[in-house]
Amino acid sequence: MATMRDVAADAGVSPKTVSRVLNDDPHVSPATRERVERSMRALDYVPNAFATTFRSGRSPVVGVAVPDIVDPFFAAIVNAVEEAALADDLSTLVTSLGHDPARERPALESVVRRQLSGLVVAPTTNDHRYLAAWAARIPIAFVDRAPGGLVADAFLQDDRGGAREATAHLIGHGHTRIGFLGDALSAPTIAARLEGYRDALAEAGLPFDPALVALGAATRPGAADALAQLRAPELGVTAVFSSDARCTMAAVPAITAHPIALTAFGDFPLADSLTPSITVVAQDPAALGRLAAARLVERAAHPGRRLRRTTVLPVALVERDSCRIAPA
Amino acid sequence: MATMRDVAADAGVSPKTVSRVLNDDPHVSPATRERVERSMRALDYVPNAFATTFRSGRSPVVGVAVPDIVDPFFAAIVNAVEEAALADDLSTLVTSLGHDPARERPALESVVRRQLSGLVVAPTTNDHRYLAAWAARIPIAFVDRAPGGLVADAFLQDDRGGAREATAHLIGHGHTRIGFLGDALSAPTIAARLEGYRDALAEAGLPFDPALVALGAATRPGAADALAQLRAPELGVTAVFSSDARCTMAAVPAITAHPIALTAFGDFPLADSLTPSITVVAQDPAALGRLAAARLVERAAHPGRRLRRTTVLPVALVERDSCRIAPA
DNA sequence: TTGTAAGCGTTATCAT
DNA sequence: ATGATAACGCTTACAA
Repeated sequence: MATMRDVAADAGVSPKTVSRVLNDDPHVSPATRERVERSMRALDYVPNAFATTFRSGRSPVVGVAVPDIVDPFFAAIVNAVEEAALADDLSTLVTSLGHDPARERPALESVVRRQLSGLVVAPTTNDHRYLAAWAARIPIAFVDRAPGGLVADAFLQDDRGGAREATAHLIGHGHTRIGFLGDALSAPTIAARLEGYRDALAEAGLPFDPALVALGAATRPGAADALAQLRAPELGVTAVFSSDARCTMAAVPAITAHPIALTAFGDFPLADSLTPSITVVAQDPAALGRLAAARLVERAAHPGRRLRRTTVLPVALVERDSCRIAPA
Repeated sequence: MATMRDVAADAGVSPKTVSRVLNDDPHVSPATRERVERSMRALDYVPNAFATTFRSGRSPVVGVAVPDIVDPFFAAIVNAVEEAALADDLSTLVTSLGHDPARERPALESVVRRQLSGLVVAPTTNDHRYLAAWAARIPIAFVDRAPGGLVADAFLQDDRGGAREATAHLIGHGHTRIGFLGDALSAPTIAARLEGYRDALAEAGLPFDPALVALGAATRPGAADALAQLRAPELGVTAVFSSDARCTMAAVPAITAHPIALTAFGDFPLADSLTPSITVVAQDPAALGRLAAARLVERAAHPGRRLRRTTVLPVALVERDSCRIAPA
């Protein structure tokens, strides 16, 4: 592998001149430039990205960490980040955090150790103080969930408002006993959506009944159990608000087998083609990723600039059939 | 940011000793080790990954390039590669190639330039001679599709056999006029599946009718058009074999609206919950990714070793409802 | 067991 | 316009 020295020797110039040619420094005579370029071609010279990176102390790579890349919501975020990064000649280092909060810290620390140009993270924990030291050195943008104990850019969706709207929509269809389906309230997004659900009930003058909150629905068996629990006749539940696309997808077999009025937070592929098709509050994961990546680039370019740290994207109710199932 | 020198100074030893402690070199007295470790902690020392990487000339990163990370099939591959890489302390650099073959070469070259430890690629083109120079330096493993014009490890599925089986299954249900739904035959996987489809017809003594091959079905409108074309009464088509999960998903609205007997290559989320549920030939993308990543590691460890270059994984027919729709 | 010196390939600084 | 030199942080070879 030819190095800059080899090229310099071949062209009869100093390495620095080769470097200048490489970096389009105007202070090179056309003749010299020509000669150097010829040597580069002759020797099949490719600059060693490591050396450059090493010298500059930062690699042209943005990290993106999400709980689960197979989840279409997070895949869309990753995809958007990658596309945006590409436009700035940055590669994308992807890390799956898994759904176990304990894995987040080691995973992120090992990523951030690579001194990348920035990091987009959809976190699984609520405490990010351990990132403070890193956040001082590289831009970190949170998506989907806000950082905990750390001031950083965050791009979120209107969890509470969306949940309120989805729940109110069911109330508008005449339901008064509405179940809440979710995974775990430890996730701030889910907690916020529970608040929105309660908001809608309160606005309609309906009582909040903790017995109607069914959790652990992130897997098919879990969702089936949770739904079965909500269907207990003595609860009188006639409709369900699913707080999370992962839970909704897990609940699909149970829903299609025994339909019940449903609205759900988060759209997902084929939600419109199920029987019944699922009414959802649609988020925009691509926008989340795009904005976060753009912010990293902006922070890198203008370190001092003051920018609104938190951006909340609106969500949109997409009305399909599942909300129209009449109270039994 | 503290460097090795700082730690050395603080501990009153030479940088080399710090290096030894870091690398678990046994030739360090416990007392010295102890002192160095204390200094490392005190100074919050984190080794500079660049310097290490630079010195060793290879970064602990595997690249993985797929057409589209939002496609659950490729997401599963990426996920499997990442998991396998993690086990070997490797990070994962993800690149989406897009479905435009022209983008493959520049995208892969820019990835491979980063001198990573290996590359897993699900290619979009059929000619990979441009990778020959790189393949000589780092292990490259192809998944889903074989390399063209290049000898490299490949992990594939039984496209032809799977398509044969899916088509034969429809024939077994009494269909004799079976449409072939696909995107483009330029993809070797799809071409192989067309062969399998023809194999099944031939085995059953049925003629192959090119009019029953409907392409361009990778998008919803495209799939709807292709299906409409196949439904033309004069063709007498009573069943369809969809050659690709992306096309099948795109065709879902048209299928659920007007059911027709169907088997499809490639499982996808919720295929079992649609009405009708879709009978598929299931691939194992996670196995593809896992095997490919393992192969990279193995190649790195044993450069000379002779290994079977091509591995073809079996596929499995998952019988659901869509194949049972009777000929009209 | 520990240290010294040199160098990985590039670029910044300061000369010329 | 071009070059000499040093430096980035670490590791390898060789000493001590």
